Amino acid sequence: MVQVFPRPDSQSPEAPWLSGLNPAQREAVLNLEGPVLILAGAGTGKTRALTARLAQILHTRRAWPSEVLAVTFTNKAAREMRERMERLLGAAEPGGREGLPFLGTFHAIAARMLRRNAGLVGLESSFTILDTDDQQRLMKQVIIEAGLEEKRWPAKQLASVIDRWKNRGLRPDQLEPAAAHEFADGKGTALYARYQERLRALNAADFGDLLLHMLTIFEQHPDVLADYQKRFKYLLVDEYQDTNVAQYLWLKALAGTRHNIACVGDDDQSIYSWRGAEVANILRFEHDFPGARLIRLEQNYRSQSHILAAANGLIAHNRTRLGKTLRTDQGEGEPLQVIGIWDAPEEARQVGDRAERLAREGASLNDMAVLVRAQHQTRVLEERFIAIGLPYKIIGGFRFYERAEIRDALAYLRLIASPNDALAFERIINTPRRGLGDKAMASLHHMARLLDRPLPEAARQLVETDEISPQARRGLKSLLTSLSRWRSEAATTDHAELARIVLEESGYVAMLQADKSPEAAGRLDNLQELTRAMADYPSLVSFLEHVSLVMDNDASDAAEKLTIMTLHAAKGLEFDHVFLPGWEEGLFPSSRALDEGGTAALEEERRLAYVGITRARRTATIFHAANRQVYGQWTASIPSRFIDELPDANVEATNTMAGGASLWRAALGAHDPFGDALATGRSTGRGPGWTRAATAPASRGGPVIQARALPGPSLRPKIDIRPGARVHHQKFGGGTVISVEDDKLEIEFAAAGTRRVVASFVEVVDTERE
DNA sequence: CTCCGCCTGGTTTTT
DNA sequence: CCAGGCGGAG
Repeated sequence: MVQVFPRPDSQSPEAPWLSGLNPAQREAVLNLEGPVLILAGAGTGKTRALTARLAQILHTRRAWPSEVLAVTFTNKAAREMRERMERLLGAAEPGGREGLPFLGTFHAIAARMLRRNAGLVGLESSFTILDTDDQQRLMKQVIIEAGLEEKRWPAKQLASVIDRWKNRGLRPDQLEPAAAHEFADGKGTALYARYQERLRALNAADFGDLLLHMLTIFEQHPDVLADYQKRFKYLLVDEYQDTNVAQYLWLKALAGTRHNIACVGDDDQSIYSWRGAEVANILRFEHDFPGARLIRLEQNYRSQSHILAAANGLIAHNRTRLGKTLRTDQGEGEPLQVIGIWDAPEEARQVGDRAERLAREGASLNDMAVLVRAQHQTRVLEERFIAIGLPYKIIGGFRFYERAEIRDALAYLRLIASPNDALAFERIINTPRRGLGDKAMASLHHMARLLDRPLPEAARQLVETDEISPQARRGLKSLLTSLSRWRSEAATTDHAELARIVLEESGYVAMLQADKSPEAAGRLDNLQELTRAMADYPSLVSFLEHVSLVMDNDASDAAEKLTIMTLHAAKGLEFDHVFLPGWEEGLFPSSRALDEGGTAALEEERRLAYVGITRARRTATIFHAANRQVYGQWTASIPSRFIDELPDANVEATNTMAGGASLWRAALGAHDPFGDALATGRSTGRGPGWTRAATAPASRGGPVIQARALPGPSLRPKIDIRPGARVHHQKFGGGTVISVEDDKLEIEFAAAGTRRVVASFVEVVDTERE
């Protein structure tokens, strides 16, 4: 049955997916039988190797696409791999493709499997997948039900404890007795068990359950497992260093005895141990899959050699690593810049200046990124970029479907699709306000318990009684009639249109329109975006199925923008120019991480630094401020130890502080990272006049407006805004223009007061928004 | 029931 | 410093 393809024909050109692969990549692609662990350093073409491996499997007719299981960690990675596979398969099989492999995230694939086998763990196949918010609300109920004080034992904490257990593949009955003490003086296990009971009663599963239930099923129903093992002849796993124990066990079960499993990962880029990832899975691999072939991809195609050498030198300080050294042939490039500055506003100014300079020299803002350790660092940067009119986008923070208004809208839709979704019902029962407070809710819960029926059904009963106040009764009644009306309309109405109707008729839109806060307009926009996104799905049910698992907010925007994001979010991405602010002890490495995790945590922070540097193709610029505000307090800070750990030969340090330099040096003592570098490093050509001016904390006294002109229409769109115009700003909300000076506007914002902003950041509002 | 002011606590984030 | 949660007043 196994036919070797292409035929041994010396005349035929090499298969397209093999050409250009280096020997290590080739090895990763051609060794198809048996377990393979591919240690792929940053920028070494691992996705390429993985997709080529798939092409090789298919082309040698070892398996049909549907017999290959390809697993990734994030939706982004899944999307990327799907695109590349489509391209590759399209090229490889010009006559037509036999479908794509089973490709998706661990959770998406597990969810699909669980829907098919839900009955085996006491769920219906229509079970709802809870998001973290639903999860915590349910846990809060469980905590209160157990007679515990929610304040002393917060649901959030229980959520993280249970999550940790689930990540390790542990059901309540599998926990060690001592584990119970991880929460509420020994009640942990019981609360976990109770939470699972409640989930089952609600016909719901949380993210952890998707995998855990499958493990249970594999364990208790060998026939089900055998079916999957038979079906999936080859397994491909990406970002293997991020897998947790549950995911590992799931993979191991699926790999069966055939052991045709290929995992790609990089222990040096393992930065998610705090949410259950176990680098030990890499070590365990060789143990559990005897004879596993280990392949190292060390040829880097991304960064120039100064950058790579600096990263190599830094990561060499980690003791627990498998060890590999990346090589590059991309030329020497520029040494890393290490810039010492006075404070965070100055840091933001420098980043802005440098980005503008690069843009003037012809670089695209899309090829630049500012990578921060913590989300709060973005604020100062953002303020500065607004002030100088530098287009930017912030990635991360709240994801689209995590926003309150989106979850509210989804709750309405969920209730239409499944009338007894108790958590959805609870979420929107009084949003917008319908006069249903604690008292009405208490009666409702009481009724539900009495009838032993789901909350929405209890509500339908309760509304016929006088148990609740007339006001509450009226509110509840109108909600229930609306819901049943929408449900009957659902049969005949397009689901996106239905969503619009629901948001309108529920009063939700009116509620936001009445809201004067600066965010309200954005919320309305988000709802619009939601209804727009619904059109991409064939039905309401399929939309709801996808939304909890695969919806992210990759706001695709054609305009050129500088990216601001956390180091975590940057993994897997690359940019020509990378700015790395905030390399100071306490912030990076984070003192909080160090307090909790000791050496292991320090090494993870160092890996994070490694990830940061290796994102850069051409330049990496590190900043460290002498002073930083921590919770509103000005605190002196010293440069990060990671700066010391960078090899001197690949670093050029600059201290921009003139007046305060000697003081600064004295304060640093032995820690001074510039000592040598300042003497040997090239001068940046900036005079003391510049440094002095730059040292003033300008952003305090009001925005600094740079008089310098910027090039290119991409940065400076033409404007036609006059005083009196009504405008909307993404951050400050609605306002009226007071004065115009070039492209700088002074605007009186309804919510944010008077601010000076750049015209390209506002939209003229022609229709009244309120 | 809702709104407002006080107090507390505060990495990283995917599914 | 700033956001979100809680308790008291209307």
